[in-house]
Amino acid sequence: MVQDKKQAILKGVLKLVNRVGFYHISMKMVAAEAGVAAGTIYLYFKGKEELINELYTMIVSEFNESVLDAYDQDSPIKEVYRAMMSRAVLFYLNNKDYFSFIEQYTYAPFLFKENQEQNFMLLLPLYKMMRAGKKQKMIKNLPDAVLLSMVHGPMNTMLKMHFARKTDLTKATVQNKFYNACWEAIAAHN
Amino acid sequence: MVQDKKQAILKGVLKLVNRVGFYHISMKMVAAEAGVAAGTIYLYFKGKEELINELYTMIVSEFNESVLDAYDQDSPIKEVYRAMMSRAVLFYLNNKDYFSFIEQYTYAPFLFKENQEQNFMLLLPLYKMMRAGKKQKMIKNLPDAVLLSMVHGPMNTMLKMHFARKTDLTKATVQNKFYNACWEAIAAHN
DNA sequence: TAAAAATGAATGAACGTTCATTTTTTGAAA
DNA sequence: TTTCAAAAAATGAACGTTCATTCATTTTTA
Repeated sequence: MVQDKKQAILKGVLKLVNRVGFYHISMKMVAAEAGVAAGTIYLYFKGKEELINELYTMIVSEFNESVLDAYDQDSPIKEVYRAMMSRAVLFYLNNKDYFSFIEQYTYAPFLFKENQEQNFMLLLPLYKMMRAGKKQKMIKNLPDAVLLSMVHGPMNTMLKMHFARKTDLTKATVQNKFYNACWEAIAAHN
Repeated sequence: MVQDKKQAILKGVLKLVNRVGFYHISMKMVAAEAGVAAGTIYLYFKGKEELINELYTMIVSEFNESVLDAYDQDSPIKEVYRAMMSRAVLFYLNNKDYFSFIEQYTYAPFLFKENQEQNFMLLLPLYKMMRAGKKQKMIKNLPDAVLLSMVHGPMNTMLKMHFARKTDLTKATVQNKFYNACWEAIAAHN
């Protein structure tokens, strides 16, 4: 019962991210969207900051669940790579509001207080895969940051362009072209 | 004389982007930073929205100047690519405040009114280079959006990590590894 | 001295948060 | 099962603060 209302409030924020944009969200709007009174929010969250931070934590754990369980120690690394990218892209395509929220949260005023370290937690699944690939000599022996940027960066930009309707991410393009192009950037060419 | 004050105000905003973050910038702060009174800003700009938008336009044109003049029709496309990437990365490394501003401007509330189209103007130099490369069969025949994301994305993520001190972008790494890795993502492998 | 530029206190709107009040839930007694 | 009072949950008007913007006044320029 208590959780129902808390979830309704969190979901309310998400809906508003798309409808009015991160920085126009007021507590009154959240209350209206969630079907509660303004004061009720403060029974479940200390304040706006905690509300936003909890939502972020929720999204991060959902994302990691979705992507990390594609990590099968025994599969060839290229397949792990493909599975992870696939899951990550699908996760955001199916949850535009998550993507928008994450993008904007990164630069939110709140962040500059304590959560700055959490900021790259979303990259941990990819990070793990990279290290395995380097050991197997399947992936270039480059600094982690370089490799990470080579798969996270394109995904991010693609999604941004897709959601801004600058391009259409068809399944075929993503699966047959995009993943391969990124792979060629990070793969060791022996 | 008039331009001095206008420039001082614009530069004031930029300084504040780094010091207090985009969303904590108030008109009073800008006035103090620029050494003028609050009301003075309104002699040069219609309001906060116009101020921010003019700053964006200023940065876009500076960026395009810096990067586009690396486009020499006669050079081999791989060299053009390298020169452009090099200029773009250098531009942002030397102007952290420009990078921060652009990143945050993209999702600013202002944007959702009219300037949304300008949003990918920064990518035009890269876009142009891609099309030439495709004609010469040096670059994969992929949709422009895919190619663009493959060079813009990594650069963006690298810079973000660099500025967040998650990695150190040494000149050597960038020049010897990063550019090549991105190139392999977009190059046609005949 | 007239015009132009600059000032900064005043204004009103918007926001996050609080808290006195109302509504709902609970569970023991009848 | 019904009753009812105490506890818990929910409400939303009110508060204090912050902010962008205005404009009567002052300062600078021509």
